[in-house]
Amino acid sequence: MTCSLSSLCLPLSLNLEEIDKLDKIIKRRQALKKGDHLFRQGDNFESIYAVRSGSLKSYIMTNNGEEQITNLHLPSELVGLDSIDCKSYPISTKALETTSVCEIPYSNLQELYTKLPDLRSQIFSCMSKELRDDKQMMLLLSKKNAEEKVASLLANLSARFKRRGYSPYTFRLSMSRNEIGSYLGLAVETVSRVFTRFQSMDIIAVNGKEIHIANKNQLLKIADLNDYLVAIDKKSIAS
Amino acid sequence: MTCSLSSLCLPLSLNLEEIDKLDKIIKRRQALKKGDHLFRQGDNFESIYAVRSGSLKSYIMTNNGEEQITNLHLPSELVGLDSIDCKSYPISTKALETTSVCEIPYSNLQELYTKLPDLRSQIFSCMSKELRDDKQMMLLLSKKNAEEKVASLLANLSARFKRRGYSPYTFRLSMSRNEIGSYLGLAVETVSRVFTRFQSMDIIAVNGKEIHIANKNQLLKIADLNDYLVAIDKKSIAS
DNA sequence: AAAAGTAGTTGAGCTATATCAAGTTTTTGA
DNA sequence: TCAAAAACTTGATATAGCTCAACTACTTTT
Repeated sequence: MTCSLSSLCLPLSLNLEEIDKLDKIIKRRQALKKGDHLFRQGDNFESIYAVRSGSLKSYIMTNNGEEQITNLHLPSELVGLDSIDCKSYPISTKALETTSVCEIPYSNLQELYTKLPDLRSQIFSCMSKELRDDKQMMLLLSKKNAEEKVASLLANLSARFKRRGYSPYTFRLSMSRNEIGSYLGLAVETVSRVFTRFQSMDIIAVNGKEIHIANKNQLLKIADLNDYLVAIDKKSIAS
Repeated sequence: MTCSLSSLCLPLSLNLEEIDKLDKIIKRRQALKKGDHLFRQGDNFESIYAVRSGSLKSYIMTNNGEEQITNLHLPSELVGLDSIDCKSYPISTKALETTSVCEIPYSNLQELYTKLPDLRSQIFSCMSKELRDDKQMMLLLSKKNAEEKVASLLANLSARFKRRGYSPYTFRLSMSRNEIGSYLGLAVETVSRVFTRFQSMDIIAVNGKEIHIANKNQLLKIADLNDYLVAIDKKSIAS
């Protein structure tokens, strides 16, 4: 019944008693089906979540009904850190496929911060990392062209899959072309065209949502507009 | 010699003894001149900072030498929250004008978290807010056009000045047109043209870096692509 | 106070990507 | 398993904003 958060999402050095304290507050939620909301903008904020399996997108709706995806959440990642001082969630989060999550009621988590300083540090660390990722996303959105954006996304996904023990070369996109466009600030058609172009350049092989990275170096070269974060990705997916 | 952080940057309900504990770890840094770095990407991370007066920009450099501004820091705001689990700063931060800051050595701050849970919550809250601001920035960068971007920036600055007791209608931009472009993902020329257009529409009056907002409603209307954050701004600068 | 540099503005033309349109493939669900 | 809908692809065209260029107005230096 434990979520094994301690090893997967929050790699902590806790003793058994401490792990037990943490596990006690964690609830297992029923699996979400594709399209189900984990929460909607405006819902009362009570909990943060850790993704166990599947994937989620967080998004804001603009007045004219367009959706801006702000996060793609994969297993072991935390959802809702941007809400912890709000009465209600400022964004919506929905499942991209069948997805299971652990629910961590935030008031309970908060009570543990004093007793478990390592846990507290870990949450600080997750938030700080999300801030860094956001800055990279801003760079991507404002300075990269369509090819660089798509290459960056694929390199980033590859690194994240690798970190969790999956192949960095072959994986399945849980986002539609439309959602990729929304995430990267591109029209669907442009995403589609870049995929076609990358295929004809033998950089990737695409079959619907299945992606195979055929030429990692070339992909990284295209993605590589800035030194810092891509350097991390490079290490992560280096053969 | 105190930074009065307790009232300005971190509105806490601490008793005198607690305030004293916090003040003890805070160092006053010598004022930075325009263009001075507070820290550079790669410098050892030791401290976060609170802006006392003036303003700073945080930025990433791309491989081809372009700079992406990721934050504009005004007085009472914290700098460096995206670095707290890093050995070295992942970005650079430099003064846009003569600027004074308080230095808060992070290891000392961390030691206070257990004794002062309110302080800890306050830092969590600042990070969470920065995450929300980042998501709004992503929306701006990927969905807004040039006019909406500039209007959003002006509305946002207006709200931030108002919150600190300054006029929400007349203020001075500390960023150059070039920096505004870098921040908003626009070319300098486009920023300049939008300023000219807004002037001819009598929405603002511009004199170099001095801005006067002449038609707040119109400005908000143009900025207003999404409900959530602009709603906050609206309240803040509503006459 | 002149000179030299830097920042800002304005215009003209170009280009990357959006938009529109039409077709194809995949998914869904009755 | 077939029909309808949704997702994806490809082509043609439009356009917002970029780039290049020239000019003007500040700032800084000496």
